[in-house]
Amino acid sequence: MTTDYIPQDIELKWQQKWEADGLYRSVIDPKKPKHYALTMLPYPSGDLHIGHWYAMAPSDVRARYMRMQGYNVLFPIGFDAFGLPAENAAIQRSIHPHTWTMSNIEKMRRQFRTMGTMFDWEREAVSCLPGYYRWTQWFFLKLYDMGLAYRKNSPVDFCPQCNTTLAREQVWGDDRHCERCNTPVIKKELEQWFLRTTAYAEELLDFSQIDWPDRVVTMQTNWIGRSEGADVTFVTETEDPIVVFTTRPDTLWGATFMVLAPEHPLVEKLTTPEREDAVRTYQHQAARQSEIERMSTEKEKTGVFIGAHAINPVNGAHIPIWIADYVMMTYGTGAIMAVPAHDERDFAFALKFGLPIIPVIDRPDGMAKSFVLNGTADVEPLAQALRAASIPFFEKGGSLYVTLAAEQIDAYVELAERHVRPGCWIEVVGARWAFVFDDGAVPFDGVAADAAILARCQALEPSVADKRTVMELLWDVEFYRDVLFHHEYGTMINSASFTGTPGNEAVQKVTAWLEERGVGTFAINYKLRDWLISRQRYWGAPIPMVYCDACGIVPVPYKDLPVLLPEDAEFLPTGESPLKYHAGFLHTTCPQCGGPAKRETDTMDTFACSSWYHYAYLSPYYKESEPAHPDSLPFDPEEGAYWLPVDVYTGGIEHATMHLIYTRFFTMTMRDMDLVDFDEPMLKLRNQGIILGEDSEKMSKSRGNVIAPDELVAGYGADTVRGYLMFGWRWDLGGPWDSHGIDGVWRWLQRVWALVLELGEDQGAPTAGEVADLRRWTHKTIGRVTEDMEAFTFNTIIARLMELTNVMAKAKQTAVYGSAAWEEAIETLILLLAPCCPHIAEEMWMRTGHPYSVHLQAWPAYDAGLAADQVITLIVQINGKVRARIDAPADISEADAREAALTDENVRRYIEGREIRKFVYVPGRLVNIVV
RNA sequence: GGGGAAGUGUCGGAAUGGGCAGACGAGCGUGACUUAGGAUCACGUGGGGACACCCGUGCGGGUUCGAGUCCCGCCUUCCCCA
Repeated sequence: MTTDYIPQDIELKWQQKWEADGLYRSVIDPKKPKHYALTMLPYPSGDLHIGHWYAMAPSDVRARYMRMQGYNVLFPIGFDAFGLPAENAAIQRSIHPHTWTMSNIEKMRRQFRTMGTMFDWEREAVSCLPGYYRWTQWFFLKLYDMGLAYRKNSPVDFCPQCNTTLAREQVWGDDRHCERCNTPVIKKELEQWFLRTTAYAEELLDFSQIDWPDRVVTMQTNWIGRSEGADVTFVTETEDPIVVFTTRPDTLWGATFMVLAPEHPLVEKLTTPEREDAVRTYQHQAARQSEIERMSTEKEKTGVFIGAHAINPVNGAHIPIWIADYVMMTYGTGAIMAVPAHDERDFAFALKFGLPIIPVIDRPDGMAKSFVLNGTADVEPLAQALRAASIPFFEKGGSLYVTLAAEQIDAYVELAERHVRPGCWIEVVGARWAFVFDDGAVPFDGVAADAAILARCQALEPSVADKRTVMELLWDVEFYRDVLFHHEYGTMINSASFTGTPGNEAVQKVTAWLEERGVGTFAINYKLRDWLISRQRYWGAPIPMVYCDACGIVPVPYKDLPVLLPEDAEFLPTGESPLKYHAGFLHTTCPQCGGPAKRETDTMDTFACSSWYHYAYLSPYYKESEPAHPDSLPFDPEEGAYWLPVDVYTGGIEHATMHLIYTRFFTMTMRDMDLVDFDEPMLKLRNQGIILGEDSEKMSKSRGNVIAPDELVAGYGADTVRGYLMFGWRWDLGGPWDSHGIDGVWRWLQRVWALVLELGEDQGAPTAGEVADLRRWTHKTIGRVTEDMEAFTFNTIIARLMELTNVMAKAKQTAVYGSAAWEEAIETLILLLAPCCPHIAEEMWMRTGHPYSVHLQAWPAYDAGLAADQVITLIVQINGKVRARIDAPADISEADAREAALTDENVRRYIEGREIRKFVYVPGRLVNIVV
């Protein structure tokens, strides 16, 4: 008589035994190959949610699998324990962030243990403890010594009501108001600390050493945003140089104005007195917006002229300087040359503000258009001439709409000259820019022509009197709109001696010429910015810097680390950092001169802590009681030499850019500090998706669609929850929770339990065929599950095991039950199940008389010979449609297959009286007869 | 607007070095057992039908003996960036 499967009776028991036995302690063993499996460390919010399980349970399965494959596996866990929520709890509920965080961690440790993961808890690292963050500070000092940490002015979101800086998530709504008091947020310049990530931009673009998802590689590549071009120096009429970065130096002759970011430092100096009010107002308004809003192409363009002019270095043209919010101080140099004919945003801006738009790059498609307004030409004869010349056009309301291919343009201009009526004109636009008047064609080729043509048109036609530029006049003709602007590369036009330079050489030639003349240089620009790590908060690692009136900025000596967070901080309801008002913390002595000095009160971004946590796990709180020095090691070198780098890293795709760039940056700097001898922190990366609520919405307390793992574990046991999280979705995609779906896994484990442990009936000796069938299934399953483990396709692992269970349930009714093949199948099933559902596997392993522990066993060996089919179903297709299925030996020859197919009754019906044109034979699969 | 991913039964999803579409599970249906446990077991379950047949993997083309899978063009959804 067998007991029922009651997970509550076995799970805790085994968890305690495994822990007592130190089954998952990871100890260096030079005889075994190592495998460092890492899952992204959680933030200690205080409650383990199903997303943590979804991230960690399959990762644990994979780590356990690698262990059974003979690897010495390290699978550690810790907590990313600094951050804003703890500080908010302190303000709102008067709990110290440390107390709040540590009690959350304690609760989550208990929850984690119910998952049955193989975490090595002795390597746990908590980033908010001094033994941890002193090394975070140590890294900061090293980076400072290397010139990779520096201070500069940078804007922060600031609430004027609360008089405090705000984190990004504290700014709410489209109107960007303070989450606490609803006051509109403003930008404020503040001296802040940066890490020079851009110094590694080029190396960060190299992914050749790592196996990461294409998605992440693409996102990082776009994030870094490398572009080649030129830095070009414009000089103002007051002789101030303004450097602009452009990817299109070939369009320089079309630069008809210049735009500075509203916060550009030169704006104040250059603005003329009569423009000052307008500029101030505009700057204030721009400061209130987010960058995303500012860069939106949908948004109506805004900007103001500052009254000054710059000189275009290629043609000496004096061009007006504007400020506009679509130019960002943080991209390039904070100033652009505007080429409205070939940049979409510049085009919209110029059109709105009546600035000249001069085409300087030919259209690569050679297309031109001409609209002959009713009355401006002798329409009938012109139409006839066009037909004679095979020029396509259509007529509507007495007007002609002509579309020209490149080679037709010259002929058309001649026709237009001949047919234009006195006092009228006809335009040609696109691949040719010309106005055909009654006395001949005038090319539209520059700012002077723009003014001249416009004046002449206005003299002839009063209705265009309000137009400020030729392009504005042309924009009124809907028919023209698709040819007025383009941003392709093409032959240069209207560009003095460069006119005629082909598009594929233009950028390079112009850049060389600029360099020769000393007005520009080849330049590479990155969208990637240096990492702003200053946070005006308490609950983070203090930046170990001191400000001395005499010595300036002085780093805290290594031996004095850590700079401890004071425990008796006072948390103000304004959210202001308590460090700024903590006299004991703030006032110190200068490490250099011993005089009075002030400490830096900014703390570090938590991404700094999480950039090196996988090194901290090797030897948590390393040498905590010894003073540090510049040549210290932040982790045990013996552990590092054995375990590093991380072999498999798993976590959410949301960290594709920030965290995963920062941690690569850290490792590259650590290599340059001679701390490690490799370039990349994590060799293989795999991402899991997100589990949504049953309503297909993101889980949230306010929606009431949260699935609590604790309740599921209490009801079904951890093994069922783990199994369902593997089985329910493609791991990389995730999807909505299904409260019925989990029952399928639950029932399956019940069936497995009964299959393995309940006695069957002895049916005597099995036939060789029965034995071979069962062994084939056993080995097929080993092969497939192994492949799926390697590929991180956890859903099919469970599906394959269910399939084997179904086969075995039938086999149990036959004479194969009790045979050696049966015992092999049972043993294999338990072993394959062990990484997925560790508790039930251990219990069944024990009850079937095996020695403790199933988790110390080797992964079952796959025998391809046993897995191979002896008999196959040969598919017979006629003209690609399945017409028969014939049982045949797996190694059937083409001749035999042909014979078998052609003698099949159903096949004969189809080929009778028809000629066989082709016979396709795919060995072991199918034949296709073409008739 | 740019980049990426994905569109397969009622649902989650299988099957891509082209070769039996729908594995495995959920749900539903029928039956058995009889019991309260979220039962269990057996069988069925893409659509249509003149039941030895036809149609079916977002839509429209193409390549091929053969396309869910490859190519071209579109549509929709999601994610990231703007």
